Formats: sequence, C-alpha cells, structure tokens
Amino acid sequence: MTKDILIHQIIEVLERAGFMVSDQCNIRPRSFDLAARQGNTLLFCKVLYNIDGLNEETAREMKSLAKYLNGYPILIGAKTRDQLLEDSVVYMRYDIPALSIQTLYDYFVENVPPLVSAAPGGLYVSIDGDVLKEARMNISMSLGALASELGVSRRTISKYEEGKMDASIDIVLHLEEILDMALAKSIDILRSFEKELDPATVNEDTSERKTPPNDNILNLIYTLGYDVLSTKQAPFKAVSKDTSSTFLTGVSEYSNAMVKRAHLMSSISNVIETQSVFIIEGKSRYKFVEDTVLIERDELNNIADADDLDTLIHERSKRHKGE
Amino acid sequence: MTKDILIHQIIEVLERAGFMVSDQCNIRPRSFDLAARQGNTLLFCKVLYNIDGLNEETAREMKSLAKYLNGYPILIGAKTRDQLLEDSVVYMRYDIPALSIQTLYDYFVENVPPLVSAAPGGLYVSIDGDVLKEARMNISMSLGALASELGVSRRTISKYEEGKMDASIDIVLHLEEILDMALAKSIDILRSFEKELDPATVNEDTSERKTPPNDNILNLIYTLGYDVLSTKQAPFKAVSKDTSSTFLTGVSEYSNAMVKRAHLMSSISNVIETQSVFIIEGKSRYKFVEDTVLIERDELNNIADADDLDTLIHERSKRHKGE
DNA sequence: TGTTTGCACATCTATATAAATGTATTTGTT
DNA sequence: AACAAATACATTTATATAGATGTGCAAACA
Repeated sequence: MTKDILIHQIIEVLERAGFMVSDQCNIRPRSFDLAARQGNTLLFCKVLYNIDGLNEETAREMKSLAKYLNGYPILIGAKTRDQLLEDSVVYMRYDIPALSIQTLYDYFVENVPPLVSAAPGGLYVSIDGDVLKEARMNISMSLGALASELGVSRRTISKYEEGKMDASIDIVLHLEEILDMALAKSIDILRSFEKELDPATVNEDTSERKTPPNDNILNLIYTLGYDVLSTKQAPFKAVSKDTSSTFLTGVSEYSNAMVKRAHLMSSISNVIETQSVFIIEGKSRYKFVEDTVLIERDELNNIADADDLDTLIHERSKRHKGE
Repeated sequence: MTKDILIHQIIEVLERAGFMVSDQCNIRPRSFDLAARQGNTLLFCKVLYNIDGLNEETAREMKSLAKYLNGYPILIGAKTRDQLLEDSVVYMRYDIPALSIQTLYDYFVENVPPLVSAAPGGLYVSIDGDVLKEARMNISMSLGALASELGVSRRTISKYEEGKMDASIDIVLHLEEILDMALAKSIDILRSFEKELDPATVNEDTSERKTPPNDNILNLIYTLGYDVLSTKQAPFKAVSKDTSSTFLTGVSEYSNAMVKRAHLMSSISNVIETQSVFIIEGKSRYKFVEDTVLIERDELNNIADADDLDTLIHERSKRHKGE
C-alpha cells in the first residue's frame, strides 16, 4: 500500500534529521501514525497518500493531544485532489500544516523553510512589507510607479507594504526582479499551527481541571487527583497528568491485542517522554510489557491518592528496567 | 443597479407576507439592508446580487445583532458564482441562510418551505429516517433489496434510516418513486441558523454583562448600568439594553449626515420595537428627529443612573408623539 | 480458522471560501 | 460643487471541505 511506503520514507527523513521516532501506529482506531522527538520538538505525524482524506474528528484529536503534550500535529502526504503536492508549499487541513516528504526533508534536514502557502485562490507568498517599502524608497520609486511597472493597482502595493495582503508567486518573482532583492517571508511550519488556534479551542483548556471522563476506570484515576484527557482514536484510552508525572493510560482486559497495544504505547511513551500504564480489567499475566506498566484494576482500588499511584508506577517501571 | 431592483422586489414580497419593513439602509458602513418584523419574527436582511459577496465581518455583525435583538439574519440574492440561485434551495454563507427571492416568497407568502440545501458535493435533501424505515418494513423489503433496487450500498440505506446522511436529489426522487410516498424533510430557514450557532459563539454571551465598550460615550452609558453591544457596520453605534428598555444608540456631532442617520434609526427602531437615541457631541438644534430622541452630551453628564435616562428618553419621545 | 462487522482511506463531485482587484458609489473635505 | 479618500460589491481563481460511497484490511466473533 502506498501509505506504508510513505511512512518508511518519512521515518528515514525524520531519523536523518535526528528525530527519535516511535513505532508505527497500526492499531485501530488511530489518529496519528508516528510520534517523533528531537530535543524540545515533539511531532505527532499523520500520514495519508491523499491529504484530503484527513477527517475532522482525527484532526481535532491530534490537535488536542499535541496541545496537551506540548507537541505539534503535522500531516504528510503525496497528493491533494488529483495532483501531487507541490514541494516547498505548505497546505492546511483543518488547521494542521500538510506537506510533501520533500518539503519535510528541506525543513528538518536541510533547514530550508518553505516560502509558499496554499490558500483559496492559489499559491501565495508573504512579503516583508517593511523591506519592500525600504527597497522602494531606496531607489526613490513612487508607489504608483512601482504599481504600473508591476501591472497592479496602487492599492495592492500599499497593502503589500502594510502586510495586509499576501502576493501570488508570479507577482513576488516580478517584484524581486524589479527591486533585485529577496522579499519573501519564510514559513515556520510548526508556528503556523500555533497561530491557527482560535480562542474558542484555547478556552477549553482554561478551566483548571478537565471535566470528569465518562469511563469508569478513567474516572477513578481522575478522582485520585489526575487531570485526564481521554482520547477516542489514539492507541491509548487517555493521557493522565498530575504535578509530578504524565502517563499514557490504556484500559482493557488481558488479551493478545492488549499486549500489542502495550508494546506500541511503550514505544510512544519513550518518544514523548512520559510513563505508560495499562489498567487491566481482571487478571494480568505480567507486571509490565516493555516499558508499559500493567496494573490490575483491583490494585488500583487499593490506592489512596496520586502519589501512591506515581510511586507504584515508578517502582514497577524501575524493577523492569533493572532486569 | 441590480441590487436596488432586488431590494424593491424583496420589500414587496415581505410586505405581502405581512411584514413591517424598515427603510433601506443606504448609509455606510452598513451590515444589513433591511429590518422587517411580522409578529414575533424579526429579520435582518442583507441583499447582494451575488451572495458570495457577503464578507465575514458583515456576517459576524449581523449574527450578533440578530442574537442580541432576538431576530434572524438572512441573506437574499440572485447569483452564486456564475449561476443563478436555484429556487427552493437554501444556501449558507458564514452560517447565514441565503436564498433567492422566489424561495423567500414561497416560504413567507405561500408557506411552502424549501426542501433542498446546497452543500459541498451538490444539492441534498434530508430524509425522514423513521418514515423510510416504516415504509420499507410495510412492503417487507429487506435493507439489501432496497439498496440494490436503488443502486446504492446497504450501508447507505442504513445511514439514511439512522438520519446520519442526506441524500442527493436523484436518489430521493427514485426512493419516493419506489416507495410511492413523500420522504423529504422540509427546511425551516430560520431555525437552520439557530442550529449553526456553535458553542464558542454562544459562550460570548454567557457572561452577565458585556465588556465595557471602547468609545467614551458608550462607556458612559455602560457605566450608567446598561448592557452595550457596540456595532461597527450598523447605521447606529450600539444597542443599549437595561432591564426595562432597549435603544439603538447613535453618537456624533450635529450635521446633515447625522439627521439622515437619525431618520433611518427611527424607521428601524419602529420595526424592531425599541427606542432610538442619538447622543450629540456639542449643541443639538432639535430634541428629536422623528422617533429618534436627540440628547446632548452635556445632558448625559447630568444623568445619575439608567432609570433617569430611561425617563428622559420616554418623556422626550412622548412629547414628540404628542404634538 | 473462517466469517462477519466495521473502520480507514481513496476518490469523485460540487459547494464554500479566501485572495486579489477593478469599478462604481458614497462620504468627507475644501 | 469639485475633488480626494474610502467602501461596497462584483468577479475571477484555485484551494478547502463535506457528502457520498466502494474497496480492502483489521478486529471481533463464532
């Protein structure tokens, strides 16, 4: 399948850029396909051959996860509609930046940021208004003269200089030729997401603690004093957070599928630098699966507060790493 | 100009439907073009030859005004893109229903609601799932049989019955033919707006009182104890509200333009059933212009609280109507 | 270990929308 | 009344997006 080929290429690029990359999420339901970290930069990557396939629910979940864990959602693909993604262009899908592998490579490996963004009406470049104005002044060219030379209205040039309008690629090339200098502002892919966060979405997190989760066990964890962000499409049921620790939280009975999931959670938790915990309904055969700590529901019942649980997790995790 | 022709036709339709219609707003900046009321139904109409020309700011203002005054925003036009608006179809522009004059006529004069809505992908009709299911059961047809008869998948029929999917017009016609009954749900134009209000927008109004307005005089009115919704594109500067009264609020120096504005405000206030007040910076030649009460800024300074101002407005308004 | 169920995702289509911009009209100024 | 400045709005274009739906794979089930 094309998507798998893409994923392998993406892993290659990210590793080459010095990222630590998690296992691929191949368990349903899934929101992101890969987690990756380099220093302070944490990415949640979704991969689609056709970026138009991103659905709104998935986007929402990726955004809230990224925000909660201090990372960035990003969409990587090859096509939009019936054409290939253009390199060095940033597209947006539900406020998540979307790009081709080549653009990803340029950005993270070569440190060459893209200049062009796709928007209704075509492809556009942001112009640095101050630079433009200065350049125009330097050759003492009037606004009107530049406008007629470019073949646009005076008002348009004025808007460029005030930073109130982006320009089409042709216009920018022509302008740069006339003034013989670079005018395009480069796009910071990760920041472009932050800007897009509208006040309403941000609002949700203003409240001190999230509302109690619906799930029984998650609610129990909430009662212990954790902030619990439950997820619908991630390989874990929730992310739980208190002042001292954060852990991915799985919940289910012991089964083969559960073990698979615990492996994946372990890999992801290593990348995003959190603990990983699986609450088992009923009996568990083991105490951990890789770095995922398994806790039986009965054990959870005997726990008084968040500190107790933190301690249990740490001990069990240490015990595993000690062998 | 085409827009003016449209407006006259719209006024004709609305009056025929028993609406009281305000003067046309021909002062810039303007958000809506007409206010109209029939019984409890208050409309703020925007008219554009091409409905695509509605801009986001204008839409926002119309929505907040409508909400604040218990009315409905509506957009009426003739074209979208390069084609005429189809009759009996409801379009949406920034969550405001948009329709042709014919559709307006059918809805308000003939009481025939539209059935079709425009959405990405084309024109769609909502199906009443329960009716569909019952009809299918009645002729003891299996879901699969109906699906293959229609030429769609079983899943599609299932979604129709669960009300989770709208159907294209062709499909609905074919279905109604097979089952020999009406299945389409009619669209309540005004309600369709209410549903679109997202929680974020609604949230703004949750706060007991609005934030203080920037304008000096509006802020003074706010200090008196009024709730003040300031506007940017309406023929008045704000709408002020306390427990006992609501008034359109204009602010400016005395001038010809101001008198024109006061006339328009008078007409609008009659339709939306509020008072209308103009605060004059400096000297005013008159005490009222039609039903708009003129108050000098100095007079406002001598007023202690909202009750005082309410009293002044009522007296001056009565005095006018008494002559 | 097949069988069933349901999601992921690709794809197609036509609408909704943002940029860009010219033109006509209105407003404000002298 | 004449002129300048600002705004409304029509229009063009290409992207963003929602519906609709088939296909194939994964999970759940028997």
